Amino acid sequence: MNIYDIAKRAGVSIATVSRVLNHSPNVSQKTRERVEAVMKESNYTPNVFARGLGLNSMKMIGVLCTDVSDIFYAQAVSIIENNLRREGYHAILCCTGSEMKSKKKSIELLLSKRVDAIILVGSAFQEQFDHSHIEAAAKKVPVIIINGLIELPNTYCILCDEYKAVFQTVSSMLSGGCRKILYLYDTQTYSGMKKLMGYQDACGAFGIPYEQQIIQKVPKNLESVTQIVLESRDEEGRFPFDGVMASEDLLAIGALKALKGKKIPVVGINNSVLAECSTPTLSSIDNMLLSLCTTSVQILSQIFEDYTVPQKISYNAKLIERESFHPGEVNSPVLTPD
Amino acid sequence: MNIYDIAKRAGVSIATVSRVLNHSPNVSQKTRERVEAVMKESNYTPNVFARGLGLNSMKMIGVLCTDVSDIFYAQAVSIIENNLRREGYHAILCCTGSEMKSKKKSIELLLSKRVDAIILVGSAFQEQFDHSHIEAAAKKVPVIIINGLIELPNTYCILCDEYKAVFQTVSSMLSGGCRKILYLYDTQTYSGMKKLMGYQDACGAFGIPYEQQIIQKVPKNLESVTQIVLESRDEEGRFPFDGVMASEDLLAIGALKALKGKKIPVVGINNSVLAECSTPTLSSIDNMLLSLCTTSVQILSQIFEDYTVPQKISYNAKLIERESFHPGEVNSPVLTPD
DNA sequence: TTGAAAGCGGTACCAT
DNA sequence: ATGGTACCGCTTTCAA
Repeated sequence: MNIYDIAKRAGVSIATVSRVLNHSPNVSQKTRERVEAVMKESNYTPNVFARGLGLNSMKMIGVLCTDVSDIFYAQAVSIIENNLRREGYHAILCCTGSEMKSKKKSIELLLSKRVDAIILVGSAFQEQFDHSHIEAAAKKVPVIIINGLIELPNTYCILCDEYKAVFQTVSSMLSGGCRKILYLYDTQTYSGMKKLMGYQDACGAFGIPYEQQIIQKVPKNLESVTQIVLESRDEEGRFPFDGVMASEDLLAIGALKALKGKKIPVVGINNSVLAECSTPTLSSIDNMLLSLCTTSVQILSQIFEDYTVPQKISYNAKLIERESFHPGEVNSPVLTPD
Repeated sequence: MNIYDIAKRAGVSIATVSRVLNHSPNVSQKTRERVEAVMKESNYTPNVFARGLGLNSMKMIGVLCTDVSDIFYAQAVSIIENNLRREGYHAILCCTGSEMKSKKKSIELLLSKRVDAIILVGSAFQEQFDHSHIEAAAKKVPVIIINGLIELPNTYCILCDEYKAVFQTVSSMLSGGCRKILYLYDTQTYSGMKKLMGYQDACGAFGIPYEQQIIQKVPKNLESVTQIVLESRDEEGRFPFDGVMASEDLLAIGALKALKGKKIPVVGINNSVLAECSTPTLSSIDNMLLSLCTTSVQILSQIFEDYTVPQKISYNAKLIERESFHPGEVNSPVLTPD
């Protein structure tokens, strides 16, 4: 069943059918109704491939993330997909993993599928040196980067100022009496480095010498984190820190588990469900994923409509207070053994 | 840059270029190399729309779930996407929400995009009565249903026997001494009903009368669950149950929070990260998502290769023991006030 | 308002 | 092994 069949049955030309299909105003009411009736009774669906061939678009957007099973990315993808569909686009999802080769290949495959744009979710797509693949992609379609900063033509970055958020949070921990704050992180992405800098600069601002900045890289795995934190205790079972800032909720919860209810402030980042699930509940920095993702899609539609859009948009994060840390509360500077 | 340009530059016909593109053996080594060289230097990418038009396929699979921000579905989608891509397919993701209308529309849209197959993730796609949309879809492309059972031609169901798992788990709670087990659930999907039946039948098998089966529907929201469970206490602060089975980890954690360390066995379902994050850690029924999803994609490729495949495949679930419940341990039949 | 016809860029069958 | 050519089904321009 194609446009020719419909034309024949309705007694018009294919051009007219096409006009009806595309809601062209240049069709008489009568003709339109007749054609539409035929289409309905024939159960006709236009062939998107043929249409795509003519228009060079199938209204599909490539959405990449390293791993949707990560609840943070899942949340992002969810929001993006919903917004895209509202705008009449479909999302092709690609979970690339963190290997450069795989990321490159996914982008190439997506481009070969002639997607209308590419959205990169997460700063994991910000490589240390080589952005040639992104540059190449941006030559063909607009590239949106969520939480990464790559300044290239036809590339648009939507970010959250996590540096500032961490800086402020660590600062308020320090002004609450903390002196040795453990910083836990897992990956060295762009976003990861920004957060770490926030921690370091806050420590610096409060005159905490570098030797007292306890920076610990850990695997993204609850038990490992707990283990590592437990092992950091001295012979008398004392933890060498009096506060914990973690680059992501899971790590913070690992620390909470090691602390077993001990009153040491702990803060995570992402404000995920995990934060609510832990006991005590975890205070966490909300990095405004909803805003970031919603904006991304907005920017995209504006690009498609040929508006001029900013190449970089930044949001502020905000701390969501839960049981594990209340800014303003003064913490005991004295550590008790376990 | 199209196949004609390449043909011209390489001094061959488009037929030959097409053959090179499709790795046809009927091309001389020399010609092949020449054409490939031209393609490379021209930076040529075949147009998938044209190809799709001819082959009526763009190697894309529609993957539907009600909500990827749900970590369970996110996990599923992640596994499916990875396996699909390995097979040379791309996944178009559609988060439909739970409204029938939206589900139907999503399926229609996907079909209009001429996907090669549809994968429905989760029994939320199993409606009470009307499966006409799925039937219609199955007339065009194979439909795979994960964790739902809809017996229709060209429809393939991959499920996990959650009934049995719940039956066994509740049974072992009962034989451990529990007498009044609270059952928490949120949605009445197919899978949801199966789980509930597992609970009821186990109670029945142990001679627990219906009046002592405490079945509570709750919103899928941590605080609400905790609140509701807390409110179930009598004037003396005693909980009216001595065990908790929940249809999903989040609900179980809500209960754990209400119990505040009280020694009452609690079990969830899904075996998600949440189960590890809670304190105490949550024993949970693993519903073999990895197997289900991997199998789905396998089945799909077999269908594409014209193999005969089973229409229904069922896996056993298994209980993952953590702190909140150890089968075999005898629980105190005496309840203490809070 | 309508129709005819030329693309769009491939695939695949039939000759040679 | 290679070329010619008829599709695939739609959009769009040009004429009428």
